[in-house]
Amino acid sequence: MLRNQGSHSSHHPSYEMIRDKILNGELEGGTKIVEEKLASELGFSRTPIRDSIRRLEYEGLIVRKKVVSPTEKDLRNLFEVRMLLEGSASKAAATFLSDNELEELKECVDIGRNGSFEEIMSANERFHAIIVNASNNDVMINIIDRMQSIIYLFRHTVVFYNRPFLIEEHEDIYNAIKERNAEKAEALMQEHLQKDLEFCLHLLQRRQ
Amino acid sequence: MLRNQGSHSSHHPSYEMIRDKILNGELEGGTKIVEEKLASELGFSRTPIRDSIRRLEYEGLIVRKKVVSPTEKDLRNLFEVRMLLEGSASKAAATFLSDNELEELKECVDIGRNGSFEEIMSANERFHAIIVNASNNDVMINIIDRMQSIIYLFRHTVVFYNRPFLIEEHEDIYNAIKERNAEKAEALMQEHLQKDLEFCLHLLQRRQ
DNA sequence: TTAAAAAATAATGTATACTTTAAAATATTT
DNA sequence: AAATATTTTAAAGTATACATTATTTTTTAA
Repeated sequence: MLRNQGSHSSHHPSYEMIRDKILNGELEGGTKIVEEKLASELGFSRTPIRDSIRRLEYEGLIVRKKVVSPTEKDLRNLFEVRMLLEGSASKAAATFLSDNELEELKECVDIGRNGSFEEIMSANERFHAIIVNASNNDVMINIIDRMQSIIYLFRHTVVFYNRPFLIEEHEDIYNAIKERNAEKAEALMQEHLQKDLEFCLHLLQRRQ
Repeated sequence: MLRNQGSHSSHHPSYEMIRDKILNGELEGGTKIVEEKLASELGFSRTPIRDSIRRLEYEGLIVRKKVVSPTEKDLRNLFEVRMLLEGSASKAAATFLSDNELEELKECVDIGRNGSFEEIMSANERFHAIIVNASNNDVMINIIDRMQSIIYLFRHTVVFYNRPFLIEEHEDIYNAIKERNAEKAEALMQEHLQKDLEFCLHLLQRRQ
């Protein structure tokens, strides 16, 4: 469950421990988060645990001392913002991405075809991260970064249930960027995210 | 120095005290932030002060234990994101805003013409807040909210130096929204923010 | 006199005891 | 038995002492 840590200020190990417990489902949505319980469980005092919980609250993974369980609305909202920001970043990627980065992007597409579950998960994350970084905009990178944990929850769904055409869409985006076609890259990224959203919405509904 | 507090989780009074010290210039950019010093100064223990500092770090007002002094790059990055998000919100505003909210928007424009400095400051904030809220997207609202403190620093500059055409631009945006012209509202908002950015950049350069 | 090492100081990180507030369980009244 | 009040318990907030790390100052050697 490797994840890039946020650009700013280092954090206590308990942060990742708690986050991963949430991301891998050990702590499911709705679970009450109790400082003392986590502290004794993880072997730290309450002080660093409090810090970690605060941080997870900022990321939206903990809401009112409970593990978040995102609603359909939350999902739509998140993707609306991603479409705007990652769409814009895709234009920047088409304009500025170096040959090396293009190569790396291509590798992510290929791993998506042949990799193991975990490999596909991180290749997909990397694919989007390369594009977002191309924006060269720390504010934007930061915002997307803070969304990563929640995005992870949904990416997991999309990969686990093997959403059709996911790799093909990544490849189309890659090609548009390679062709330096900024408008096309933006449009394809937005369509891609729209498909992701719809896929997640279907699964979310079926489950209720 | 009234400001809306973030939607989630209440906070300790020291948070606003420290934030306002930064926003009103009592603590200028580059000042070292020392927990114990603030604690004794404000009459609390270090624990809640630490929390407040963490929160301000999260907002970007404190960076590596120092009061932020945004660079030209920071300014451009911030406005790039605002243009995307507030542009999109302007479309939503043109589509969905009620008559009451339209009226309130109009009042903000009028205060911009006749109000005192503080009145103009909060009317301008309110003008943008109404539009952002029209997105009906909590994720977006939250992102903009976290940017508010930094935006405040620049809004202060823009109002203090009486940027030309600011009110006229607000009025144009208001009219586009009233006419339910979503595309025009988006374009005008983006132009408006671009002008704000350029004005701030000029002042930033003159000062160095 | 400068550079490096050592010591001293300051600041943050951590643990923990205590206080206040919120939640749950029990008792009391109708 | 249901609704309200009271007590009890649990959790978060707060203060503070101690530990660790970072920074600054002083000393020493080249």
